[in-house]
Amino acid sequence: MPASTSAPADPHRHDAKPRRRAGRPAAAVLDQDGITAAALQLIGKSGYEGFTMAALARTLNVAPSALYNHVSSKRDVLVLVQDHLTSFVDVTAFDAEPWDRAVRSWAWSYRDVFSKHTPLIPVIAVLPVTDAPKTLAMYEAVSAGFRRAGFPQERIISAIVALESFIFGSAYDVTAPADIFDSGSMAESTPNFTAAVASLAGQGHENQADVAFELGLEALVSGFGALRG
Amino acid sequence: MPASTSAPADPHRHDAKPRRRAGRPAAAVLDQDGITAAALQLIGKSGYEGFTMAALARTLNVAPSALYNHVSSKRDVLVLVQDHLTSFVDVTAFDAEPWDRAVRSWAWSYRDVFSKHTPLIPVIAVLPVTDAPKTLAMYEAVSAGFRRAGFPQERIISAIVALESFIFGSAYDVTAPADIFDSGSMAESTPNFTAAVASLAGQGHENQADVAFELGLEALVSGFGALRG
DNA sequence: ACCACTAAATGAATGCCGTTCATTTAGAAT
DNA sequence: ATTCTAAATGAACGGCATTCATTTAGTGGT
Repeated sequence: MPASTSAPADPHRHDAKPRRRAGRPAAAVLDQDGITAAALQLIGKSGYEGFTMAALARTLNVAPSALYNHVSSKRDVLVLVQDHLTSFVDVTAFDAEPWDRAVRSWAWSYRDVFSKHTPLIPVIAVLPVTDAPKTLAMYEAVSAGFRRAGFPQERIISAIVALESFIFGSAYDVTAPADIFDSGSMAESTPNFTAAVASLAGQGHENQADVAFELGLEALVSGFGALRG
Repeated sequence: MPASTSAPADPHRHDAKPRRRAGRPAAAVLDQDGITAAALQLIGKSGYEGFTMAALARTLNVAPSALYNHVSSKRDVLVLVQDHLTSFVDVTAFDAEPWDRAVRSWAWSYRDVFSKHTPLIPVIAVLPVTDAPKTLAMYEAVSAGFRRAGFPQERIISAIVALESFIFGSAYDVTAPADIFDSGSMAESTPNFTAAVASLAGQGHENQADVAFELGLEALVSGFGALRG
């Protein structure tokens, strides 16, 4: 059976390294952690266009088919990368700061991590948490922060999902070209839009995506803050 | 030169059909509108996995290479489909209802259209409006609605972008499996998250994605409503 | 020391994909 | 009739993820 993405089922294990089973050869060149690290490095160097199973195998000095002893598909590799990246999302503020500041800190950090990895968003958005333990750990930290802030239990998940949706959508914005709203030759037929774009540009903000993110985030924080008991 | 996605540059043209130029044969089997319609139908029948240039050509009784006389890439076809779909987004409420109701109506409609077409989201999110005239028309209608509602010019685009980001992210949620938050064997180590999930499930809502969307949308509407002068 | 077992690596092959290109076809203009 | 040209063809290309029969090399049992 090929390796699966999900974490080991046994929750009582204490070792970081899995205990060697009988009959198992020791000199494995490859494992999921190594594949994940190599994949992340390759993506950093070549982007997602250059990220192929063949290229990944090459960086590991291995035949492409060898990867399939540890991973069941390319999508599986993306899941591993996604989960690893999620551990870079900063949730520490939920232990140290008031709820609204913690949410802001978490949301900015979350958006910044995945704005460099937007091809993963379609993967994350529909991925069962069981397949991504570090992602699950993030949810736990955030849920705990919401509960301590006095949120009603039944609203916590919905609020997190709504924030996450906003974060994912905003991650795409970061990658959009600066002139995405230039209406060009059609400006005459879209006076309201064109004027609004010009007016925003006149403000001279470096990063329009950041302005929109801040605006939306403040609305969500203040709207959700009112739910606390 | 292959056909480009952008609309004809001449703004003085009045005919719907382009005027026939000298030396141009008349019996074209294919054009961008026909390709768009066939693509939409094929996607509806086979999904985005089954949507290939070869399959598209087959439904049009044409060789795959013939498509490239009218379209420069598969991505180009996706752009045409995206723009066509955007004309199904309902913006009429901006002419008939108060701002907050209009935003709700537009946002739900926008999310519903693209929740069935999430593979287009990465395309839309970074697409210059010049390449998508119907999308530009939507922005014009929405911008006009915001202006009439008393929004300060410099905030209109940022507010729309924030709403759109939330809408795109939420479109993914609709497609997520129902048990995406089932923590399974890891429930013990994530008590806060697991309790929150159970509490939401206990509410017995049919569609968790709708609940989260409603919650986030209300927060954005009330947050942005406060900006009006 | 030998054997039996097995996880892991190999390399060739498969099928699908988007795209290119030289060539052909058939209306339109002169 | 001749010329021009957009559009269609069909064969090809390179790249891709993935499969599979086979080989390799540690390990535990005897």
